[in-house]
Amino acid sequence: MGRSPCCEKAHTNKGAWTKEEDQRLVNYIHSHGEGCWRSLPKAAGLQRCGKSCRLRWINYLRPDLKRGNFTEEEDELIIKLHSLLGNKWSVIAGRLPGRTDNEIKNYWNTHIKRKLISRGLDPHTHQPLNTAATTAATATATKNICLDFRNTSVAATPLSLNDENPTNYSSSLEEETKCSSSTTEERPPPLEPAAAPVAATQKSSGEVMINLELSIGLPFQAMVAQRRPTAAAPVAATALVEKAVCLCWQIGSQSGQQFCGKCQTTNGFYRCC
DNA sequence: AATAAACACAACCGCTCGAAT
DNA sequence: AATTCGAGCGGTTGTGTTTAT
Repeated sequence: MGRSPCCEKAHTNKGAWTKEEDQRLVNYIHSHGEGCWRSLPKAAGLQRCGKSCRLRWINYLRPDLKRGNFTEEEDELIIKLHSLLGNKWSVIAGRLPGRTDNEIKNYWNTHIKRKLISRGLDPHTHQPLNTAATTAATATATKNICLDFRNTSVAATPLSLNDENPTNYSSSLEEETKCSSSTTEERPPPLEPAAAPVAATQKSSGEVMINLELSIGLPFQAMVAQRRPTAAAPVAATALVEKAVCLCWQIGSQSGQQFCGKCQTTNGFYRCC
């Protein structure tokens, strides 16, 4: 029993969008907001797949998109974020107002990869090219086990390109993403970026500790939405969390404790300290 | 001027995840 | 608990444009 297709392929257009199709989509979303993408094409009079409509809107028609070339500052931010997050394009895009995941992904593949290679860096590991292979092999051989929930916590702190020092982005991210626990006795060294994804704990006895602590934060876009309601996200829906809520859960040796009891507040939200 | 190669990017595809039933 | 559905994500492909020969 398979899943039904997302749309009737026989009656849908493919390929480049026409101006008329764009206009229909924009008009529909302006008057109805972003809703059910599956039913949108029919309602808007478009012979397109809902997924296609969503992509077109998000990547091209959205009014808050920043068109034009990436700045040097954006380049460096993308590189820094990629070194910490890997190919999490949507998370990276969340840190770059007006840029889409697709745009950043394409830009990465066509420009930044080459830029890093020309700097003698491996675009995947961000390590010097001649040592990348060795480092990867070493990392594979380690006993450490990492259950890395960084994506959930990373989104908690909005970054602004207006910040004066781009390096703050990484230090802020590192601060937000490092696994924290009273059982954690070791941390990876700060910014050897390729090693950053490893955040496990190994006691001196050789015993491997698995940190199952989970820290949850609201995504950056959601926080932006609080300040800037849009047609797509009406005010009622964006008046998200007025009250600070502890989103920190711990599992394991401190079981039975729902809150870590050590939360600190950041930007109105509690986070695991 | 014609053609091939390289590049850039929009769009598609397949998959996963969470919510609803 | 199992199934279905809608949304979103990341990888890949297709196509138009630019550059080199």
